[in-house]
Parts: sequence; structure tokens; C-alpha cells
Amino acid sequence: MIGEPAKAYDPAEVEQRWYAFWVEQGVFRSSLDPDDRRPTYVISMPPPNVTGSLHMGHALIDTIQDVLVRHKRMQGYNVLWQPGVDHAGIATQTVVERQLKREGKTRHDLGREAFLARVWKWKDQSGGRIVEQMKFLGVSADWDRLKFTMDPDMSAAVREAFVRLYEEGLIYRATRLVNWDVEAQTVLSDLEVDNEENVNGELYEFAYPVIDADPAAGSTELVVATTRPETMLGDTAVAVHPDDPRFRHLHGKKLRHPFTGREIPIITDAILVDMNFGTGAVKVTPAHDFNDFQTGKRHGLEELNILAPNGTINENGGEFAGLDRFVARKAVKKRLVELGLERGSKPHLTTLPRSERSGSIVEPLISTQWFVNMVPLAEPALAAVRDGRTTILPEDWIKTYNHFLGNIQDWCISRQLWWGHRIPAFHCKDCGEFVVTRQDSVASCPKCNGARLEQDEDVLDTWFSSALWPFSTLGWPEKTPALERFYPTSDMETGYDILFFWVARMMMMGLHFMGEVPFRRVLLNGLVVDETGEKMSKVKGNSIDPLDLVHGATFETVVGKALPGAPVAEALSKFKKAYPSAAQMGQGFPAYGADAVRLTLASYTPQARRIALSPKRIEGYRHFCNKVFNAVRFALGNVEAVTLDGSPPKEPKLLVNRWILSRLASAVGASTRGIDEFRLDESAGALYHFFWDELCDWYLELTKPVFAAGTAEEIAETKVTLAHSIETALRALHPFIPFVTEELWQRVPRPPSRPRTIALAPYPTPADGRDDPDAERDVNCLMQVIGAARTIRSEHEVHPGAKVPLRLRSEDVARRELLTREARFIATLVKVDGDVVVERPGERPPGYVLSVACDADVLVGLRGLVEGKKELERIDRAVKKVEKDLVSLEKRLADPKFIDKAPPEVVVQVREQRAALERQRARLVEERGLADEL
RNA sequence: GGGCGGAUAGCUCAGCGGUAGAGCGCUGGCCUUACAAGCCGGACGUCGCAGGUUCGACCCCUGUUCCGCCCACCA
Repeated sequence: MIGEPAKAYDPAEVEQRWYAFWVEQGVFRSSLDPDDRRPTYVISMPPPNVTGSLHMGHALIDTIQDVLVRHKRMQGYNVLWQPGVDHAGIATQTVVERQLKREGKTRHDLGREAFLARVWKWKDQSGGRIVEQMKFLGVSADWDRLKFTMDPDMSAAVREAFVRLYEEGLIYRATRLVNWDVEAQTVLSDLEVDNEENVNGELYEFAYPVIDADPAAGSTELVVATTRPETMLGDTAVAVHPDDPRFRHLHGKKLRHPFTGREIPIITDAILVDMNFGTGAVKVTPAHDFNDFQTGKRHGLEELNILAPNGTINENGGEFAGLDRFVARKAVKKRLVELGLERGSKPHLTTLPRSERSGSIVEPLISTQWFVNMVPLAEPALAAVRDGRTTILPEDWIKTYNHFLGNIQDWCISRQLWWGHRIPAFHCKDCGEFVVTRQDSVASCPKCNGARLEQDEDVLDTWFSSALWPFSTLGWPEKTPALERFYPTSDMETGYDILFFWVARMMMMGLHFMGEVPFRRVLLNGLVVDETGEKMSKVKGNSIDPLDLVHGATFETVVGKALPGAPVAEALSKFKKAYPSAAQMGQGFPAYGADAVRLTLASYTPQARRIALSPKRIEGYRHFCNKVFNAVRFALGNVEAVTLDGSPPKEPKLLVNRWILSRLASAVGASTRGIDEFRLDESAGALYHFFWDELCDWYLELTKPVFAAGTAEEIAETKVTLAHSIETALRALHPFIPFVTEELWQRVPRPPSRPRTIALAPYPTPADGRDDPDAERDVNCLMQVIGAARTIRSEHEVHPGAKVPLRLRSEDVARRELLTREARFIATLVKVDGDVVVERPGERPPGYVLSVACDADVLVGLRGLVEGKKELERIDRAVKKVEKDLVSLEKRLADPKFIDKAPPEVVVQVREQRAALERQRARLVEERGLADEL
């Protein structure tokens, strides 16, 4: 290695090689060996959509989980990170239907069977992609156990779960008002509907003529207000408040529907009607509005459906039949004007329900669907968190979880799609009976013996199979060894956005079917957003393919994915607005490497709701990876032949060695603590700080004088300490930056007991270092002194190469001894000419200008090269600051209440601070007098 | 309408009842034989606003203003 030209770390060259090595070594495999007594650590990977491609959200959870998993693996756990992919019902079906559309076909042209064959073909083509992408990030999942939610065993689990829930009466079929996606033409669960603010909404008013009105009693028409005028085609009542005097004369009367001539009763309803809103009269459309549906049930109203599944008006809409709902809205308004019934409109803010998938506006519609009765399932899930069988981190989410489960509605699980798990229910054409069964077919109806049975056309909500994931992947309903060993799983780590969709449902199903929580901890991370805090979306053109960061990409390539089909200039401008720090970066992203991207993602605090991705920050962590690379290469030059036994040097004599071992103990302790507490940011931060600021900036520099001119004994001790520290630091960093650490670890001296890969080497503990407060205190003093000397050099513009005479003075004997003993280190780091002189105050000959290492209570003096005037100003500033601080301390100490009420140790502490400041002031004043002589 | 987060250095964010931190950016000096993706210095904050509790508040409480998110059937 020595003699090679200096070069930067090149991740591309390294990463593929080591990933292949880990796979080949079977590092990622969990063990089912009955003799394997290691404790288990299990994470079920949130399965990405089979047709999807890796986005930043995946990169985040993959990184976090990989850190958790690698950490535990190194700690000696039998780790299972269970990977899988999800069939993603609507999403996948939509993709394939879009392909068909380009060929001018619909799924109905193909028929169910041929369509499904087509989807499977697409799945086989594109389904492996996201798995391959994860591997670029270093994901160490047990790929041998990869599951797909529509694998035969997964499907069997789904069917079993459905049948059991049905038999227990928890799944039922019912006719209800549901959320209908007119584009995907399927029902949606409440969770799949996003409510969006509609700024263009209007409250439209029109009049219903009263039949047999008595003009003498009052108005002969009833004016209603609506945000959806076309729904008047389905009105079967108009409601007023029973106590509203304006409409008392209309109680019991009827209205004439202006288009169809239908008679519409006027009803009174105190629940539905708010007298002060709108016109005080509410049109009631039981078949297309949730409130009206309830009202209809209360009054026994007719439910008149006016919509076809594709969102057009059906035959009940009379002259408007066949029109799209929005076209019909305009047409209805036009007709109302023509009939003289329009009564005006005003802007009105409402919420628009949108399908999470298709984006189309959801229509409430009456339909017969399958539901899960959730309340009995929710109670155990609430209890499990309440009594701590499962904990949720960050804890803020517990409230949200409780609120959701405490107010849970029944779950509509059927979908009018073809791609998914078909509902295992058969419908008897003769008697209408439903047979729910584990069998693939039913020969005859158990009720009427009829032979004409057909399977329900619908499939299940994708999330139904997901809810079973922690145990279905382990073999349930079979009692497999894997299920036995790995359930309950340990941690469920995922984005908070699927707390309801997925986490809560897994809790319910896990408790129901397994009788035990599916995971011990729920770890929720925030959403990755762009640098300005905006959600990543196709519309905004601000999404980034994580692999473009890993491998590098031109901005043209990046925005081509972010905003497909848009003009490059427009896409670029949107992109640069979203990432101001990238805008200055030239033509594109360099290849940051997987390690840098991972370390960046791990360094964001997980409890933040939003994780604003900053390309500049990735750059910073790439620099860190490079730093690690270079530092280890440098160290290798000094430690090549060292032999290690896996423990820190027994009794290091050199202060610097004692110090670095103490810092090492602290850093690895903080690292494990951070990972255990789901504070990867703190863990990564501690290691980053240790490696760069302490190991590189101080320790490596401090070893130079030893290697250059130390005794053989000192050199030997330092070599071992250095080698040990590096080997340990690499192990500590490995979960975060697996590639570069493996690359270096393989070349670094290491104990013979180590396995073939760092990925299986033990994770460091504080026992790999040695806590040494004395060494820390002493080195802090040296740092202060060296820092003060450097500051003087810099402020007086002494050339960095120039050597200067240095004098240090302290009243404290121990301190003087320390400075004398460690003089060579000070001399090297400050570039001292000749010997470092250590003396008592008052020993100084004229001609020195001194500065003060305040905290160390040491005077630092440089001869000659400094300007007296500048130094005077500097000292004046220092005195000012010290005096200001003193004033505030004096004030506090003068307050009898403070002396009285503050804890004694705080008072002592403040007194010590004052004493120190007073000493400093004395130093500085003495200093000033002497500098003045210049 | 409820609920939950956020507001700290130019930017992105940590933090904490006892005299404010990091990265990036800015800035002065260095190509000092590991690293210029670097090294050594430096500047920079009435910790959203107003009250309160406390010997002491960036931190706890109350109110308030912005920003974001979630839940909810207001025509």
C-alpha cells in the first residue's frame, strides 16, 4: 500500500465485490438448526410493491432496518430479516391495464384468465427489479426466504384467515354505502380515500316546488343548497329542522321533482339539519351521501341509485342518463335555470374525497361487499400496547394508534379487481346461499343441493394479506419450525404513514390468529421529503431515485425519472427549486456510494415527521467515508505487522493511548445505546465524531511523534493501540457503512479469532476500550493549550510551516508536570522551535507575549513573531468577555435565594466557575501589563 | 370541528431546568509526505410571540401567531 499514489475511496469498485462475498458466505441467512441456541432477532421487511422501483422511502427503511439487523447479527443473534414483495392489487392491475390501453384493449377484452396471465408475465419481468435494487444498498435480508404475497403458501394463509374469520362471524357480507372509485371501478376502504380541500367548490341553491302549496301560509317552494347538484336526481326527501319556524307550514307536505315529476316528501330531522347553514333545508340523497344514507334509514326513505359503476348517470337519471357525473352536473344546472328554479350559488370550501390510487373523485354508492367486524379485533390490539407487550417508538404515536383503534370502523375488504386473492366464497345461483370454504370449488349447495355455484368475482384488499405478513411468511397456518422460532418478531420498522393501513392490522390479526403480538416493538420513521420540505411526487418533479445517488447520474437523467415526459428545462427548474443545494452542484450527482447514502439517511433523527433530504449532506458523509478510507490506509503504514488478541492493550502507559481507548469505550457505548433506543442519529453521530474529530484529528497526529522518535516500547504500545482502535472502530461503523468497513477490515491486522467477514465479527462494547477519566482530563488540557497556541499563531499570521518558541506557565504543579511530560506532543502539534518551556508565573523574561488557554488555566507564550498591538486588542476582548461572565455569576451568587434554594452542587459549581474566571482575569491583566511593555 | 408535530446560526437540523450545538454554507491562512472529498484558525443565534411557574426557562405551564400532517358525514 505504501508508495501507491494517494487516491480517494471509490465505492463503485468495492461495493459489488463485497455484497457478492457476503451472499456467498451465507452471512444473511437465518438458522433453523435445532442446536442453534442463539437468541433470535427478527424483522419482517415491509414488502414493496412488486412492480415498483426503489424510492427514497424504501432507501430509508432499508437502511434503518439493515443497521438494526447488522448490529444484532454482530452481537451474535440468530437474525432473520424476512424479505418479500407485495402483489399490490390496484397499483399493479392499473399498470397492466395502462399497457393494455396503449394496445387499444381493456381487461374485459382479454377476460379474467388471460388478463391474469398477462399480469403474472409482467410480474415475472419486473418483479425482481426492486429486490436487485435493494441489494445495491447493502440490504442484508435472508433472500433465500423471499416471499411474494401471492405465492401458493401465502395465498393459502390468506384463505385460511378469511375462512376462520367468517366462521367466527367476524367477516360478513352487507349492503352499505361505500366509497366507489369510478376509474378503477372498485370499492375502496375508508383509509384508501384521501380528503382533499376543494378551493373551487360552490354551494348551489335551487328550489323544489311544493305540491298543493298554500300561498297564504308561506313560501310555495323549498330552496335547498348542495355542492353536488347532479345528486338531486337521486333525492328522495328534503329535510328541515323540526323547530324551524320558516318551514312549519310545510311539515307533511310534498315536493315535485322538476325533471321526473316524482313526489318527494318533506321530512323533519334535527340530526341532519343545521338551521343556520345554507337555506335551512337539506336535500336528501340516501344512495349517494353518508349523512343522507343514515337519514334515509331513520325515515325509511327510498335509496335511489343514479350512478353506473363508471361514474355516468344511470337510467334513473332520466334525460341525463349516460352523461358523466360532471357533465351531468352542468346539464342539471342548465335545466334548473331553464325551469326558473335556480336560486344562486356562492363559493364554498369543502373536502373532496379522492382515491388514493387513481386520484379520481370517489363517489359514495350503495353496494354489497364483504366486511370485517373490527371492534372485537381492536380491543386486544389496544390492550397489547397499553400493557407494554408491544411498545411504540417514538411514543407520540401511541395516542394516534389508540385513537384509530378506539374509533375503528368496519373494514371493507372486497375489491372489484382481478389481480389479488380471490374471495373464497361461492354463491348458489339457485337459493342465493353463500358458501365460504377452504376448497377450490364447491360441488353442491349445502342448503338447496343445487349444483350451480359460482365463486365470488371479487378479490381481497391487498392489505388483508399484508396483515398476516409476520406469521404467514413463517409458514402459518402450518406449525413450522420457522414460526415456532421466529414468532413473535422483534421489531416492526416502517413509515408512520402506514400505521393504520398495516401496523394496526398486523397487531389485530397477529393477536387473533397467533394469540400473541406480532412484534415487540413498533419503530416508526418519518417521510422523506425534498430539501424544501415538500412531499416527493410526480407532479412536483422532486423525487430522487436513491440509486442515482449511489451510482451517480446527470441531472437530466434524474429529472427524466422525476418528471417523465416533461421538457427537460422545466423539469430541471422544478428539481433545482426542490433541492437548492443540488442546484450548485454542476451537471449531476457524483457516485456517492451506498455507504454515504446510508449514513446520511441514518443520521436524520427518526422521530422527525419529515426528513428533508439534502444532497449536500450526502456529500458530507461521502467525505467521511473517504476520511475513514484514508485514515485506515495511513494507519496501516504503521501497524502492518501487529498482532492483536481481541482485547485492548492491558496497561497502556502513554497518555495518548490511554486517552483514545477511553474515548473508544465511550463512542462504542453510545453507538449501541443509540441503536437500541432507535436513535440511529445519535449512534452515527457518536461514531462520526469519534472517528473524525478524535481519532483522526488528534490521535493520529499525536502518534506521529511517537512513531518518529519514541522508544521501542512506546512504539510497540502505540502500534497495538492504534491497530486495535482502528479494528474496533471499523466494527462499530459497519452497520452504517458496511462496504468501506469490510474493504478496510480485510486489510487491517485483526485477532485470529475473527471470522472471515466483518459482518459476523462481534460488535464492539465499552470493554473494547478502557474508561480513563484522568487521561481524558489531561488530554483536554493539552488540547486547550495546543488550541490556544494555534490561535495565537493564526491571529498573528505566523506561517504554518514556521517554528516558534513556546513558553507555558501555570501555578499548578501537577499541570506543569503534565505539560513537561507531554511536551513532545505539544511541540509537534504547535510546531515549536526548540524545547517547550514550562515555568511558574513570574519566571518569564521580557519579550514574550502570552495568551491564555483559559479553561486549562495555562498561559501560553510565543516569542518574537507576534505583534504586540494585535495581542493587546485580543487580550482586551478576552478581559471584556471574562468580566461580563463574571458579572452574571456574581449576580447569581449575591442572590440569597439562589444560595438558599439551588441544589448545593450547583452553588459549588458556580463558585468554581467564578474562581476560574477570576484566575483568568488575573492572568489576562498580568498579561496585558507585559504586552504593554512591547 | 377534533388531534398531533414543527418554529433554535444564512440553510438543513440536534439539544437541554443551571452562562447555546453539529453538518453544510461564509471567512482568514496552509498543496504541513493519510486525506484539498483535506488541515489549522475565525465570524455568526434577544432559541416564533406574550404571559406564568422557578433562585434560575431555549427547556416546564398557559395563551397566541405562522407552517405541516392526521382524523372527521356538515348539506
